[in-house]
Amino acid sequence: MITELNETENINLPLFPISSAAKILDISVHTLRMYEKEGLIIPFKKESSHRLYSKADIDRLICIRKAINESKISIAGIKSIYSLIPCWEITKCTKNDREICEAFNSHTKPCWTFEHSNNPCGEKDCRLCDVYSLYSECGKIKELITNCVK
Amino acid sequence: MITELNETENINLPLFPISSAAKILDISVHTLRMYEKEGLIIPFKKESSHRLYSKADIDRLICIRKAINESKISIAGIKSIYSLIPCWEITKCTKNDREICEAFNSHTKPCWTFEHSNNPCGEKDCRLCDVYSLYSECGKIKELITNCVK
DNA sequence: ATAATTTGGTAATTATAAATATCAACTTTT
DNA sequence: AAAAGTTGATATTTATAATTACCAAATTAT
Repeated sequence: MITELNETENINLPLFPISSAAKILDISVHTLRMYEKEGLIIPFKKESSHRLYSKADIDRLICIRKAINESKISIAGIKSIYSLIPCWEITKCTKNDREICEAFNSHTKPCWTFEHSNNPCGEKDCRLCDVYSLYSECGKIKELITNCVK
Repeated sequence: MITELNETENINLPLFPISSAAKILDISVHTLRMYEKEGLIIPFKKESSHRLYSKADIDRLICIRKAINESKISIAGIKSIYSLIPCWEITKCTKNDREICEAFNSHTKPCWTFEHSNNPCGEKDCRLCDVYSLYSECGKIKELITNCVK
Protein backbone atom coordinates (compact mmCIF):
# COMPACT_ATOMS: atom_id res chain seq x y z
CA MET A 1 0.00 0.00 0.00
CA ILE A 2 1.47 3.30 -1.07
CA THR A 3 0.75 6.35 1.01
CA GLU A 4 1.66 9.85 0.04
CA LEU A 5 4.00 11.74 2.31
CA ASN A 6 2.87 15.12 3.48
CA GLU A 7 5.37 17.95 3.63
CA THR A 8 6.59 17.41 7.17
CA GLU A 9 6.98 13.67 6.72
CA ASN A 10 9.53 13.94 3.92
CA ILE A 11 12.85 13.73 5.73
CA ASN A 12 14.73 15.39 2.90
CA LEU A 13 12.88 18.68 2.81
CA PRO A 14 15.05 21.61 3.89
CA LEU A 15 12.84 22.96 6.66
CA PHE A 16 14.95 24.25 9.51
CA PRO A 17 17.03 27.43 9.55
CA ILE A 18 20.27 27.18 11.47
CA SER A 19 18.87 28.56 14.72
CA SER A 20 16.12 25.93 14.80
CA ALA A 21 18.57 23.17 14.02
CA ALA A 22 20.85 24.41 16.79
CA LYS A 23 17.95 24.47 19.22
CA ILE A 24 16.83 20.95 18.30
CA LEU A 25 20.37 19.62 18.72
CA ASP A 26 21.06 21.76 21.78
CA ILE A 27 24.29 23.15 20.39
CA SER A 28 25.40 26.57 19.23
CA VAL A 29 24.95 27.96 15.75
CA HIS A 30 28.68 28.31 15.45
CA THR A 31 29.24 24.62 16.13
CA LEU A 32 26.94 23.78 13.23
CA ARG A 33 28.92 26.03 10.94
CA MET A 34 32.11 24.45 12.19
CA TYR A 35 30.87 20.93 11.36
CA GLU A 36 30.09 22.20 7.90
CA LYS A 37 33.53 23.74 7.50
CA GLU A 38 35.04 20.41 8.51
CA GLY A 39 32.95 18.62 5.90
CA LEU A 40 30.81 16.58 8.27
CA ILE A 41 27.55 18.04 6.99
CA ILE A 42 26.30 19.75 3.82
CA PRO A 43 23.26 21.89 4.60
CA PHE A 44 20.89 22.98 1.88
CA LYS A 45 21.42 26.44 0.43
CA LYS A 46 18.95 28.04 -1.91
CA GLU A 47 20.12 30.95 -4.02
CA SER A 48 20.92 32.78 -0.80
CA SER A 49 23.80 32.20 1.55
CA HIS A 50 21.46 31.07 4.30
CA ARG A 51 21.44 27.46 5.39
CA LEU A 52 18.49 25.12 5.75
CA TYR A 53 18.52 21.72 7.40
CA SER A 54 16.28 18.72 6.72
CA LYS A 55 15.13 16.04 9.14
CA ALA A 56 17.75 13.79 7.55
CA ASP A 57 20.38 16.43 8.31
CA ILE A 58 19.27 16.53 11.93
CA ASP A 59 19.52 12.74 12.14
CA ARG A 60 22.97 12.85 10.63
CA LEU A 61 24.01 15.47 13.16
CA ILE A 62 22.61 13.45 16.06
CA CYS A 63 24.83 10.62 14.87
CA ILE A 64 27.86 12.90 14.63
CA ARG A 65 27.21 14.22 18.13
CA LYS A 66 27.04 10.67 19.47
CA ALA A 67 30.33 9.82 17.81
CA ILE A 68 31.95 12.85 19.41
CA ASN A 69 30.36 12.82 22.85
CA GLU A 70 29.72 9.14 23.52
CA SER A 71 32.16 7.26 21.31
CA LYS A 72 34.86 9.90 21.88
CA ILE A 73 35.85 9.97 18.24
CA SER A 74 37.40 13.32 17.27
CA ILE A 75 36.22 15.34 14.30
CA ALA A 76 39.42 14.42 12.47
CA GLY A 77 38.61 10.78 13.20
CA ILE A 78 35.12 11.07 11.76
CA LYS A 79 36.53 12.69 8.62
CA SER A 80 39.01 9.88 8.29
CA ILE A 81 36.29 7.27 8.65
CA TYR A 82 34.13 9.01 6.03
CA SER A 83 37.13 8.92 3.69
CA LEU A 84 36.95 5.12 3.78
CA ILE A 85 33.51 4.94 2.18
CA PRO A 86 34.15 3.19 -1.17
CA CYS A 87 32.75 6.03 -3.27
CA TRP A 88 34.42 4.68 -6.40
CA GLU A 89 32.23 1.60 -6.12
CA ILE A 90 29.03 3.55 -5.50
CA THR A 91 29.67 5.97 -8.36
CA LYS A 92 31.06 3.22 -10.59
CA CYS A 93 34.36 4.94 -11.30
CA THR A 94 36.58 3.34 -13.90
CA LYS A 95 40.16 2.45 -13.09
CA ASN A 96 41.15 5.51 -15.05
CA ASP A 97 38.72 7.73 -13.15
CA ARG A 98 40.31 6.71 -9.88
CA GLU A 99 43.78 7.63 -10.91
CA ILE A 100 42.92 11.28 -11.41
CA CYS A 101 40.69 11.46 -8.33
CA GLU A 102 42.06 13.15 -5.22
CA ALA A 103 39.26 11.73 -3.09
CA PHE A 104 40.06 8.16 -4.06
CA ASN A 105 43.61 8.66 -2.90
CA SER A 106 42.78 10.42 0.35
CA HIS A 107 42.41 8.84 3.75
CA THR A 108 41.99 12.01 5.77
CA LYS A 109 38.76 13.62 4.60
CA PRO A 110 35.52 12.64 2.85
CA CYS A 111 35.30 12.67 -0.93
CA TRP A 112 32.66 15.41 -0.90
CA THR A 113 35.14 17.89 0.57
CA PHE A 114 37.22 17.82 -2.61
CA GLU A 115 36.84 19.99 -5.67
CA HIS A 116 35.28 17.67 -8.24
CA SER A 117 34.42 19.64 -11.36
CA ASN A 118 37.40 18.04 -13.10
CA ASN A 119 36.73 14.47 -12.11
CA PRO A 120 34.03 11.83 -12.75
CA CYS A 121 31.65 13.45 -10.25
CA GLY A 122 31.59 16.65 -12.28
CA GLU A 123 28.90 19.11 -11.29
CA LYS A 124 26.91 16.59 -9.23
CA ASP A 125 25.50 17.92 -5.94
CA CYS A 126 27.23 15.91 -3.21
CA ARG A 127 24.33 16.58 -0.86
CA LEU A 128 22.20 14.40 -3.14
CA CYS A 129 24.86 11.76 -3.72
CA ASP A 130 24.46 8.30 -2.17
CA VAL A 131 28.05 8.40 -0.93
CA TYR A 132 27.20 11.35 1.27
CA SER A 133 23.59 10.67 2.12
CA LEU A 134 23.36 6.93 2.68
CA TYR A 135 26.07 6.48 5.27
CA SER A 136 25.29 9.04 7.90
CA GLU A 137 23.88 6.57 10.35
CA CYS A 138 26.30 5.09 12.84
CA GLY A 139 27.49 1.65 11.87
CA LYS A 140 26.31 1.98 8.28
CA ILE A 141 29.83 2.39 6.96
CA LYS A 142 31.09 -0.98 8.11
CA GLU A 143 27.90 -2.50 6.78
CA LEU A 144 28.64 -0.91 3.43
CA ILE A 145 32.21 -2.15 3.36
CA THR A 146 30.92 -5.61 4.25
CA ASN A 147 28.45 -5.54 1.39
CA CYS A 148 31.01 -4.26 -1.09
CA VAL A 149 33.61 -6.81 -0.07
CA LYS A 150 30.82 -9.42 -0.19
CA MET B 1 69.23 -12.65 -5.35
CA ILE B 2 68.32 -13.92 -1.89
CA THR B 3 70.27 -12.61 1.06
CA GLU B 4 69.92 -13.95 4.55
CA LEU B 5 68.75 -11.54 7.19
CA ASN B 6 70.84 -11.22 10.26
CA GLU B 7 69.17 -10.98 13.64
CA THR B 8 68.84 -7.22 13.82
CA GLU B 9 67.51 -6.93 10.28
CA ASN B 10 64.43 -9.07 10.91
CA ILE B 11 61.77 -6.54 11.78
CA ASN B 12 59.64 -9.09 13.56
CA LEU B 13 62.13 -10.15 16.21
CA PRO B 14 61.05 -9.11 19.71
CA LEU B 15 64.15 -7.20 20.73
CA PHE B 16 63.21 -4.19 22.80
CA PRO B 17 62.02 -4.21 26.40
CA ILE B 18 59.43 -1.60 27.23
CA SER B 19 61.91 0.96 28.52
CA SER B 20 63.89 0.86 25.27
CA ALA B 21 60.76 1.15 23.18
CA ALA B 22 59.63 4.11 25.26
CA LYS B 23 63.02 5.76 24.80
CA ILE B 24 63.00 5.23 21.03
CA LEU B 25 59.51 6.66 20.74
CA ASP B 26 60.14 9.38 23.29
CA ILE B 27 57.07 8.54 25.34
CA SER B 28 56.53 7.12 28.79
CA VAL B 29 56.34 3.45 29.64
CA HIS B 30 52.82 3.99 30.91
CA THR B 31 51.68 5.38 27.57
CA LEU B 32 52.86 2.19 25.88
CA ARG B 33 50.90 0.09 28.32
CA MET B 34 47.89 2.31 27.75
CA TYR B 35 48.02 1.78 23.99
CA GLU B 36 48.15 -1.92 24.65
CA LYS B 37 45.16 -1.79 26.99
CA GLU B 38 43.24 0.07 24.29
CA GLY B 39 44.11 -2.62 21.77
CA LEU B 40 46.28 -0.50 19.48
CA ILE B 41 49.32 -2.72 19.89
CA ILE B 42 50.06 -6.30 20.89
CA PRO B 43 53.61 -6.61 22.21
CA PHE B 44 55.35 -9.94 22.36
CA LYS B 45 55.26 -11.77 25.68
CA LYS B 46 57.35 -14.83 26.33
CA GLU B 47 56.34 -17.09 29.19
CA SER B 48 56.85 -14.15 31.50
CA SER B 49 54.65 -11.14 31.94
CA HIS B 50 57.33 -8.86 30.51
CA ARG B 51 56.79 -7.19 27.16
CA LEU B 52 59.12 -7.14 24.17
CA TYR B 53 58.74 -4.96 21.08
CA SER B 54 59.98 -5.65 17.56
CA LYS B 55 61.10 -3.13 14.93
CA ALA B 56 57.69 -3.69 13.30
CA ASP B 57 56.03 -2.80 16.59
CA ILE B 58 58.03 0.40 16.78
CA ASP B 59 56.98 1.31 13.22
CA ARG B 60 53.39 0.62 14.09
CA LEU B 61 53.66 2.83 17.15
CA ILE B 62 55.26 5.63 15.12
CA CYS B 63 52.23 5.48 12.86
CA ILE B 64 49.85 5.53 15.83
CA ARG B 65 51.68 8.53 17.27
CA LYS B 66 51.38 10.38 13.97
CA ALA B 67 47.66 9.66 13.85
CA ILE B 68 47.25 11.06 17.35
CA ASN B 69 49.63 14.01 17.25
CA GLU B 70 49.58 15.11 13.63
CA SER B 71 46.28 13.86 12.22
CA LYS B 72 44.50 14.57 15.52
CA ILE B 73 42.65 11.28 15.48
CA SER B 74 41.71 10.16 18.99
CA ILE B 75 42.50 6.70 20.32
CA ALA B 76 38.79 5.84 20.08
CA GLY B 77 38.93 6.96 16.45
CA ILE B 78 41.88 4.73 15.67
CA LYS B 79 40.10 1.78 17.28
CA SER B 80 37.05 2.49 15.19
CA ILE B 81 39.11 2.64 12.00
CA TYR B 82 40.84 -0.65 12.84
CA SER B 83 37.40 -2.19 13.31
CA LEU B 84 36.72 -1.54 9.62
CA ILE B 85 39.50 -3.82 8.39
CA PRO B 86 37.64 -6.59 6.53
CA CYS B 87 39.04 -9.37 8.67
CA TRP B 88 36.35 -11.76 7.47
CA GLU B 89 37.77 -11.48 3.98
CA ILE B 90 41.37 -11.94 5.08
CA THR B 91 40.59 -14.93 7.26
CA LYS B 92 38.06 -16.31 4.76
CA CYS B 93 35.18 -16.51 7.20
CA THR B 94 32.06 -18.26 5.98
CA LYS B 95 28.71 -16.52 6.15
CA ASN B 96 27.97 -18.67 9.14
CA ASP B 97 31.25 -17.79 10.82
CA ARG B 98 30.37 -14.11 10.58
CA GLU B 99 27.05 -14.47 12.29
CA ILE B 100 28.55 -15.76 15.51
CA CYS B 101 31.49 -13.34 15.40
CA GLU B 102 31.40 -10.33 17.72
CA ALA B 103 34.25 -8.67 15.85
CA PHE B 104 32.44 -8.82 12.53
CA ASN B 105 29.52 -6.99 14.06
CA SER B 106 31.55 -4.35 15.88
CA HIS B 107 32.44 -0.91 14.62
CA THR B 108 34.08 0.41 17.75
CA LYS B 109 37.16 -1.74 18.33
CA PRO B 110 39.53 -3.97 16.38
CA CYS B 111 38.77 -7.66 15.96
CA TRP B 112 41.85 -8.67 17.88
CA THR B 113 40.49 -7.12 21.07
CA PHE B 114 37.69 -9.67 21.22
CA GLU B 115 37.74 -13.03 22.90
CA HIS B 116 38.00 -15.47 19.99
CA SER B 117 38.44 -18.97 21.34
CA ASN B 118 34.83 -19.74 20.41
CA ASN B 119 34.92 -18.33 16.88
CA PRO B 120 36.70 -19.14 13.59
CA CYS B 121 39.95 -17.55 14.79
CA GLY B 122 40.18 -20.02 17.64
CA GLU B 123 43.53 -20.10 19.39
CA LYS B 124 45.37 -18.18 16.68
CA ASP B 125 47.83 -15.55 17.91
CA CYS B 126 46.47 -12.19 16.71
CA ARG B 127 49.96 -10.72 16.83
CA LEU B 128 50.86 -13.03 13.95
CA CYS B 129 47.61 -12.56 12.05
CA ASP B 130 47.61 -10.58 8.78
CA VAL B 131 44.59 -8.59 9.94
CA TYR B 132 46.63 -7.16 12.76
CA SER B 133 50.08 -7.04 11.26
CA LEU B 134 49.59 -5.92 7.66
CA TYR B 135 47.61 -2.75 8.23
CA SER B 136 49.63 -0.84 10.76
CA GLU B 137 51.05 1.60 8.25
CA CYS B 138 49.11 4.81 7.73
CA GLY B 139 46.88 4.68 4.66
CA LYS B 140 47.15 0.92 4.29
CA ILE B 141 43.60 0.37 5.44
CA LYS B 142 41.94 2.30 2.66
CA GLU B 143 44.25 0.57 0.24
CA LEU B 144 43.05 -2.74 1.61
CA ILE B 145 39.39 -1.80 1.34
CA THR B 146 40.05 -0.69 -2.21
CA ASN B 147 41.62 -4.00 -3.09
CA CYS B 148 38.88 -6.01 -1.46
CA VAL B 149 36.13 -4.03 -3.13
CA LYS B 150 38.07 -4.41 -6.41
C1' DA C 1 11.24 50.83 7.01
C1' DT C 2 12.11 48.21 11.01
C1' DA C 3 13.02 44.14 13.35
C1' DA C 4 14.90 39.67 13.50
C1' DT C 5 18.08 36.52 11.84
C1' DT C 6 22.21 34.93 9.57
C1' DT C 7 26.69 35.67 7.90
C1' DG C 8 31.86 34.94 8.62
C1' DG C 9 35.51 36.06 11.58
C1' DT C 10 38.47 36.29 15.96
C1' DA C 11 39.18 35.58 20.68
C1' DA C 12 38.21 33.28 25.03
C1' DT C 13 36.53 29.44 27.54
C1' DT C 14 35.53 24.74 28.81
C1' DA C 15 35.90 19.98 28.87
C1' DT C 16 38.48 16.13 28.66
C1' DA C 17 41.68 12.96 26.24
C1' DA C 18 46.34 11.92 26.57
C1' DA C 19 50.29 11.74 29.08
C1' DT C 20 52.97 11.85 33.31
C1' DA C 21 54.15 10.97 38.19
C1' DT C 22 54.26 8.00 41.89
C1' DC C 23 53.70 3.59 44.29
C1' DA C 24 54.57 -1.09 46.40
C1' DA C 25 54.92 -5.77 44.73
C1' DC C 26 56.97 -8.80 41.61
C1' DT C 27 60.62 -10.47 37.92
C1' DT C 28 64.70 -10.84 35.85
C1' DT C 29 69.59 -10.23 35.59
C1' DT C 30 74.37 -10.24 37.34
C1' DA D 1 71.64 -11.73 47.38
C1' DA D 2 71.59 -7.23 45.55
C1' DA D 3 70.51 -4.26 41.73
C1' DA D 4 67.90 -3.04 37.88
C1' DG D 5 63.83 -3.20 35.51
C1' DT D 6 58.84 -4.29 35.04
C1' DT D 7 54.23 -4.86 36.64
C1' DG D 8 49.54 -2.86 37.41
C1' DA D 9 46.90 0.71 39.57
C1' DT D 10 45.59 5.29 41.11
C1' DA D 11 45.93 10.07 41.23
C1' DT D 12 47.49 14.24 39.00
C1' DT D 13 48.93 17.18 35.36
C1' DT D 14 49.06 18.93 30.72
C1' DA D 15 47.72 19.89 26.22
C1' DT D 16 44.40 20.93 23.18
C1' DA D 17 40.03 19.76 20.76
C1' DA D 18 35.53 21.32 21.00
C1' DT D 19 32.55 24.76 22.12
C1' DT D 20 30.85 29.19 23.26
C1' DA D 21 30.88 34.32 23.28
C1' DC D 22 31.09 38.32 20.80
C1' DC D 23 31.32 41.31 16.70
C1' DA D 24 29.92 44.36 12.64
C1' DA D 25 28.04 43.61 8.05
C1' DA D 26 24.69 41.51 5.20
C1' DT D 27 20.34 39.26 4.42
C1' DT D 28 15.58 38.10 5.08
C1' DA D 29 11.02 38.70 6.99
C1' DT D 30 7.01 41.64 8.73
